[in-house]
Amino acid sequence: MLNEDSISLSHDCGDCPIRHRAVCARCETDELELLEDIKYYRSFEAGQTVIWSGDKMDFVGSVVSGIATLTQTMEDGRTQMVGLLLPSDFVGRPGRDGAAYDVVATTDLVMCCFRKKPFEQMMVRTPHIAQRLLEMTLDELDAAREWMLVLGRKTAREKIASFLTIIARRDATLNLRPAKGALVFDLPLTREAIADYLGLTLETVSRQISALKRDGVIHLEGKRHVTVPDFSRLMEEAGDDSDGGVLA
Amino acid sequence: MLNEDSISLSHDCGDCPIRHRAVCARCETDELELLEDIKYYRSFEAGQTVIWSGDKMDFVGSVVSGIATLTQTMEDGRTQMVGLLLPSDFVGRPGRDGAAYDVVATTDLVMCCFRKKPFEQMMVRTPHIAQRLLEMTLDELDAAREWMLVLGRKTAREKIASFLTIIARRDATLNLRPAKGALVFDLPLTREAIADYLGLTLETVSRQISALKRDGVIHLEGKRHVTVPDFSRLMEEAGDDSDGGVLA
DNA sequence: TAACGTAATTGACCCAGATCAAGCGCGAAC
DNA sequence: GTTCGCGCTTGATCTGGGTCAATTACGTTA
Repeated sequence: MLNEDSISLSHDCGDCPIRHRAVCARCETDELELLEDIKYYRSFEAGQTVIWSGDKMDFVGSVVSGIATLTQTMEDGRTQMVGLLLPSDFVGRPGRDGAAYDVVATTDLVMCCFRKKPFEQMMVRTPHIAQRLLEMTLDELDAAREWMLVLGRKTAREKIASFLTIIARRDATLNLRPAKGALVFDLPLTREAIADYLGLTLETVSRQISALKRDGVIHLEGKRHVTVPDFSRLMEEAGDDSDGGVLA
Repeated sequence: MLNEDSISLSHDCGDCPIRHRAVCARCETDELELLEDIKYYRSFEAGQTVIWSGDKMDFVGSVVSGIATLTQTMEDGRTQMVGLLLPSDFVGRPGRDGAAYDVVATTDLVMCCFRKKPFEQMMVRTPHIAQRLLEMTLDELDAAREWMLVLGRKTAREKIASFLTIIARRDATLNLRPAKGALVFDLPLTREAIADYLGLTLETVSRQISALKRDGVIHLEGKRHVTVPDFSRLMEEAGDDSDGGVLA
């Protein structure tokens, strides 16, 4: 995901650790200035809600640092996480007025935002941005549908393994680590949040993580720090097509 | 969904029962002619596969009549339906080469297709098409995430009720039926396909449908023909926010 | 250093939904 | 008509994961 021209929608800016190539690579100087003009940063503390489902959402943006989640909730409190936002991920629905899900910061969070109206105006003037957004949205759709398979058909153990695979991949690409040798990363979520992601209870999450540890699929240091000695083994546990242990 | 300018991407054409307004409303005559030029129809028989996941997909298009499903399959045969294509629904991934899922016709099916290359070229020249596609894709993403809640957190009975509300809604909008009084429609899928949609077994689907019938939430005539005497009751069973029994 | 609070683990038990298995209904082919 | 076959229903039993509850591990504050 973190490659030459796929990251986000503003240009490359000094104070922002994310390189925004999609626009930068092709657009005119005045567009850059417009972007600069409508851009601003927002910080959130861990646990803070960025926006509630249904609220008016007058910005789009991307995560600079920290982690946020997209969740849906039923009246009786059952919740399902429908997305996980890591640094470089885009949030927002150009052409839509309201937020469709609760967005919550699970760690301290910094976002790079653009006011929606001018952003949309710029979209009209700069067609390749709409195309870039379309591609990003198609990717999200693929990810969501991939997750439907996880939620609908996988066992608890497979769900946990699938989750770990995804986090490992994201971590590797995000930190530009070589995709070989043992993978090491930190779990970005509590057991409860993982449960909400996977449609499980936190007890089951805990038990299955313990089981994977017992069976040598992963090592744990503390509660969060994970080592995966053999990634293809983990993919096997996840029930994924084992065509390649390739991290990409 | 079936409203003034949301259906598909060609213009309104006499031989095609679907009205394609998105382009029609705004674009130039020669665009219409180009569309006419690259447009063609494909027919499939019930059970036929339109395209396999991973295959090269050199067209985009929309369903004219019949029903198709998008499914994902694991090596051991477990399958999860990730989308249901009814008349007027769009299929295709502009800017993507391969199909991401198996697309299967579950009834006799007619699709109105456009060759992908020229379609993409037209997208570049006609920016509002990319924006229209972006909006459609955002809708699909919303639907997929809504479905994640169903798959991850709802009980079997709630899943069946959720499925019925979706079909009822689609049927009502598609056939422009007034959204009041008793709703009547046909189930477009076998019990097994419903099970694949809901992440259940066909036996559980059958049992829960029987239970809803027994409890007077629905009436059944034969295996497929459903009557819903009280739609808000059904929505309640689905665990949906009951803000409005409004069909829209 | 103790005392507290939050996250995580682990155990015992239970139940919703899966699995296995036996019919049933009904249209199509002969 | 009879037979076949497929889609569906219903029953009996099993089990993965939920529920309830007790305990542990670790920061954090005092």
